[in-house]
Amino acid sequence: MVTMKDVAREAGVSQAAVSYAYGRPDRLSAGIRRQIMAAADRLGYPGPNIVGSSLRSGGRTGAVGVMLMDTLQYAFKDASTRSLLEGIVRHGRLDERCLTLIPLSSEGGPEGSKPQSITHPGLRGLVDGAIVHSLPDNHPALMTLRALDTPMVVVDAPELPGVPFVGIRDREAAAQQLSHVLDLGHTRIAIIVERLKPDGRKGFAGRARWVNSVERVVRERIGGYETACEAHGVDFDRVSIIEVGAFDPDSARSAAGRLIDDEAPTAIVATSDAMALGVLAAAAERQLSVPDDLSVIGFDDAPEAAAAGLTTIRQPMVEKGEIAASILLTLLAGGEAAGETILPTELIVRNTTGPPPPHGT
Amino acid sequence: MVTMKDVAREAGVSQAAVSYAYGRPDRLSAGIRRQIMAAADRLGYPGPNIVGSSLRSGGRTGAVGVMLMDTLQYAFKDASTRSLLEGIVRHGRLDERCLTLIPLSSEGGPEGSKPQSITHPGLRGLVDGAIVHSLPDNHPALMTLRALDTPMVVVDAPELPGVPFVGIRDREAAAQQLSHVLDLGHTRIAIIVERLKPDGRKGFAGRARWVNSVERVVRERIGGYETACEAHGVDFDRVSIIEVGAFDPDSARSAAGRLIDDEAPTAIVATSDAMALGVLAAAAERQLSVPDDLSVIGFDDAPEAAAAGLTTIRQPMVEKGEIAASILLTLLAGGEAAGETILPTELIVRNTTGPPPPHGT
DNA sequence: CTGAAAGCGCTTACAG
DNA sequence: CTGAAAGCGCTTACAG
Repeated sequence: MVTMKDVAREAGVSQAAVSYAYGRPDRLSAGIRRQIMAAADRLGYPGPNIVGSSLRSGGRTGAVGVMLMDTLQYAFKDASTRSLLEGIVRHGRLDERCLTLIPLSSEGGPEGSKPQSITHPGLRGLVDGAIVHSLPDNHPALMTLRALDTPMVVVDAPELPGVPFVGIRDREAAAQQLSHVLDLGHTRIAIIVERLKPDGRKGFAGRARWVNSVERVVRERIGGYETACEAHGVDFDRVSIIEVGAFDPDSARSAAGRLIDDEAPTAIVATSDAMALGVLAAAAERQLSVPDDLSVIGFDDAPEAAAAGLTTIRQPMVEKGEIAASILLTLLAGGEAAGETILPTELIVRNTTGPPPPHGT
Repeated sequence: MVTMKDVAREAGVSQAAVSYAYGRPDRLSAGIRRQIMAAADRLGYPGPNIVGSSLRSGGRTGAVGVMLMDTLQYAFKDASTRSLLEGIVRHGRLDERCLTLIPLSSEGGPEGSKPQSITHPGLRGLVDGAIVHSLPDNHPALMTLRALDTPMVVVDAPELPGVPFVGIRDREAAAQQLSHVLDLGHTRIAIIVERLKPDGRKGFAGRARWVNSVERVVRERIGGYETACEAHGVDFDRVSIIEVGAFDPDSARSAAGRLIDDEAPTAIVATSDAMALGVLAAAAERQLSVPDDLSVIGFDDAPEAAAAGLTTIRQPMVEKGEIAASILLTLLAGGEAAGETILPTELIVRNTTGPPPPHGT
């Protein structure tokens, strides 16, 4: 590998002079500087090695991290995560940096790592700052980022004192979502949710499970559902919650099938469009007509939702990413950042919700 | 920031012992090791700082780079790039690492960087290896990666001696694409291409421009078109090539409009599905019926192609990514890698191609 | 089985 | 305006 020492020898100057040529050009005469740059070009020297310079000068690597739950494969499948990334990269200044995707297991180490105390390389000084997306409360990575003094901004979850937050009013948006079907007259309602805890469990879930969920978003959302039911005089204990244990429509389809077969709800409320799409598939398998036999409402307004004519709650994921990136870069530039940015949501009524069937099926 | 020295003090051992606890556990008694790990836990120490360890031990950072042309924003918009990334992350072992996206301008530096000789941070020792996607021949980043001895694998372009390559037979696939419309009887054919050179030019392009293109894929593809025309006795000089200068369907729409208005071709051959979708939009604007008035064929078989009923050439982008990731990880593990992996392509006939109109419009 | 010391590539006070 | 030297956090021969 070609280093500053090589360039210095080639240019006939000291190694420090080469460093100045890149970092403090004013300290060198223009002639010397040109001579050094010419030597660097001849040798194919790409500029100061980031690892060396970062170590010396307190850790700026030029990389910005995005901390994602689960595997990268999942992240790229998930519409919300994709939109978030799309928004993050809209911030053009990121093109001068590296965007480092860091998939975090629930323990914070690399998937399948042996020693408990070793964490993901992404948590060991490789990034200058981090955008954290939907991590469980108290995820070990959060403590690590704190211990490393890594500037960060959180999108959606968790809420951390002193850390800029970008999100929506999950509780109110969920209440609005459920109210839509309540207003249409539904009373036999079920909820389908991706997961309440990252422990692989699936199937019907009781109150204790969501109340104690470590995932802020789902806890708030279901809290909102409860509020909406109470406001409409519907007993929330009679509203089933089924947990899919995964994030893709296919898994949702089988869970939704079970829900339909067991409980024959007239409306199913999903915590994402992916889940709602699974419900639609399950309904189609059973020759149920939507919305005549079954109403379905999603959440996100992902690109697929419009094509499917899905009624949903729109949340601005792309904007979340864009704002998070902008806050993080402000932080990295030494600026002050807004403590909390709450974006608006909106009910989008399309073709999958309507009044319940006359006799309740 | 908490360092090894802090952990050593906390555990009452030397700093070297802490290093051994992580890197050479066999050199320590189990008791001492446990004592050190406990101290690390108490302090929130995430394991050896990557920057320090990388500097000392010859540069392994745990990050894998993906070198992308243009901005990240564009990369996330482009269906091929998205599929490539999707494939890359299928290789689950990447979840133990960081996936670092590195957007390269045509000069190799950060967008808008001043000093000519300073290159993107991603090219200065931050990644252990790189997947290079569709870079122009002789892009400076390639020389840099060589100078840094960074293991790499190239997807699509350029072809580099001694560097593993993953791609398709672009020339043959393009010939098959054009032959499809020739076989249908078209003779008034035009070609719409994203860009021949990254110099911002757009509009009709002459032979010299594509023959000398520094982009391997487009050079091969158009070479294939020429071969197909010759084989069918069609004079390739009478086939117009229009350059969009961008990669999105919207830009393609206006270029295609110009093409249709000026030349009234009966078939338009596009080098990507995104371009073909733009052609479809331009045809719709002009009330042209596809394929009755105009045949359109794309390339890629991107997810949008099926929905649009687009006839196209399928190329396995996801597999390219998966294979490239697997080759790179093999290289990083010190293994041998295949020199060249050529994946199959396939003509997918849908609803946008048919015989030319009886009187040639 | 453990510790002291050198050095990876760099930046930056400090001295000339 | 330029150079010699210290030290960032770590690993690894080497000595005890």
